[in-house]
Amino acid sequence: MSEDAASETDVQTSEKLVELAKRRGYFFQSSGAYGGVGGFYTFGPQGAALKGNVEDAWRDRFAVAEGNMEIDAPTIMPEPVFEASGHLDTFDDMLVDCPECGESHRADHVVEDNTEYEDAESLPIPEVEEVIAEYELICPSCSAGLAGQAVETFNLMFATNIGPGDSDPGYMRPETAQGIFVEFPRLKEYARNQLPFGVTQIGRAYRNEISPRRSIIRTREFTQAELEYFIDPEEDDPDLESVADVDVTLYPAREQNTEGSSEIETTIGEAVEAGIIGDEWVAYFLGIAKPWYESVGVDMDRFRFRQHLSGERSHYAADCWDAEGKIDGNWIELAGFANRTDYDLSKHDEYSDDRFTIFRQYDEPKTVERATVDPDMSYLGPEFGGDAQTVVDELETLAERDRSAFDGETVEVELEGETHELPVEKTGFSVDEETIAGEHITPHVIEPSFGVDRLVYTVLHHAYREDEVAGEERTYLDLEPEVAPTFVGVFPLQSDEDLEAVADEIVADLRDAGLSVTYDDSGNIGRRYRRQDEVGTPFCVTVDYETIEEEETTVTVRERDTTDQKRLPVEDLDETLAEIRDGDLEFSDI
RNA sequence: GCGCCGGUGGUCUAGUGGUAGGACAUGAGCUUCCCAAGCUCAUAGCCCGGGUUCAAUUCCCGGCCGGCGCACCA
Repeated sequence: MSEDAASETDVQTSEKLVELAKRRGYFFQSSGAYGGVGGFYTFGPQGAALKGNVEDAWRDRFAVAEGNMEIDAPTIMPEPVFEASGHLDTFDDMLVDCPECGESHRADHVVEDNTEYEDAESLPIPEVEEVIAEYELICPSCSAGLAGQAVETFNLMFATNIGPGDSDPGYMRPETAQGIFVEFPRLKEYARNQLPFGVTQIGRAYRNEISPRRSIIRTREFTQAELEYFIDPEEDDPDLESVADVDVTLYPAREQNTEGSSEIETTIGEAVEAGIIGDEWVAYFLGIAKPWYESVGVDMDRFRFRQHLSGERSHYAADCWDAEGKIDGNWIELAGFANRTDYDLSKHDEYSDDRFTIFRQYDEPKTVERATVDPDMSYLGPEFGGDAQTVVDELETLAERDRSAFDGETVEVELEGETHELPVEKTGFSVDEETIAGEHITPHVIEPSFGVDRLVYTVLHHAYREDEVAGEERTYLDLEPEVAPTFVGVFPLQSDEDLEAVADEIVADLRDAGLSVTYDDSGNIGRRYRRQDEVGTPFCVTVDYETIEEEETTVTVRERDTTDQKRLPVEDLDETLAEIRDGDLEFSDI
């Protein structure tokens, strides 16, 4: 797929952002004192606050506002869970290195592409090595022979042992989703066995990436916010009307495969109508995700939904769309919206001891006639000896298949090629009416899965601004008040006990009002404004001599983006600021 | 995992076979000071290991970490 070339300014933005993130405490590489580890990042004070606010915003929208329930499952689960989920097999790559050019190739792909083997992935390693030698397979890059090269497996899951010894292997979950699926039998009870219902989880997931890249965007430990929405595929429909008018930028598979085609601007309603989004449930969640992304500060000019190409779909997904954000001219995945159908629940149903189904009651109980047998064993036993049970099985099958066989005085039963006749009265044959209230079905799962770290990065990147104030260059983060780590900075204009005393009081008042406040009395006032600009604090309050000299106690409130200032009474400062934060009041309207 | 490039205070960076200089930031103080002001002082650095050498931050090898490309991203 062709991508826009990364523009120079964007690259610079990215570099500056990473530098700012380190310097100001948004995020930085972990364990730096020990040389650092690849793919692990620590969110500093600002970053942790921002991330927490983003998670809260997600929780409000996808758990609370949708009436879904949130859980918090362990990050380590035993091996059988991942046998069932398929991660043990499909997360396992076979790699073979070329002795000449050093290229690393998927051994299973090399085998499948050049032999009649179709599912090389399922072959044991020694056998794959044998096949490579036997067919004298060559390196796809430089054509050097690969025979004799070791095939190594690499599973992207972090392995560990549960308890002492290594008899009980476990893995760090590679997606939070499994923690939800595994607990389905209990979760459905909490949902009172009623579909549809949704379960969310915000938590860490782990993938031992071969090559972590691009700072926080591809790490080995990351945070996901996932919703597993369980539906009855035949009965449940989403409230599409509520999102029909949401404008979206879509990049369907067809456009991706067509030279010269690009994204299309449409609405959720029209896209469903036109069959562009095939799954209405996926469409619904795209419809609520878009405005949510906008609300936390993703630039909608650098945002789109892209449909997965058939080849890149997961082993479970029927149709899949990604939310993507543009960074440095490249699109990165922010979320995946997949209809996982009944894949996960069926697998866990099959592999575990529990039932991963829901009882669907019919509108009207169905009455069916059922032919059954209840053979007289005191007759069959002596008559057939050790074959008696086989005869019973045959009778049961026959009753279901062809009840007319029991119409006469006797019934014929096939036993090891021989036909036996026995009296119908000894079979206990009867046709009864049975009432069936419903059936057990395996729900389908719609999964919106959000990457939190990548979103935080995107929000920061899209918020990065440079401008000029009074002839001086300025860097600031145009963060939404809802997610900004700090909402207001409070300063005494200069070092002065009287000013500091008033400022201290204001800090206490604002914190009482539930606002996130920082206090700073160090250095020139302009420098303090710039410090707050750089971490994206929307407002600053300054206590000056007018505050303590005039009759009415007032302070200046300064807005980050415009640097405009207004003089406001201290008395209702907390209420005014809270209104602004909650979006009920505009600074410019005060 | 492979290839190329790189790693110097908190951040950015100069430089060197004889252990380092700047800028910004940070802290203390002075200047009645609303947009990175000035002055004084202070804190703080050559990624790790091995080799060559009298001497290595510098040269060589290996590792770790980062950026980019390939592969990978269920």
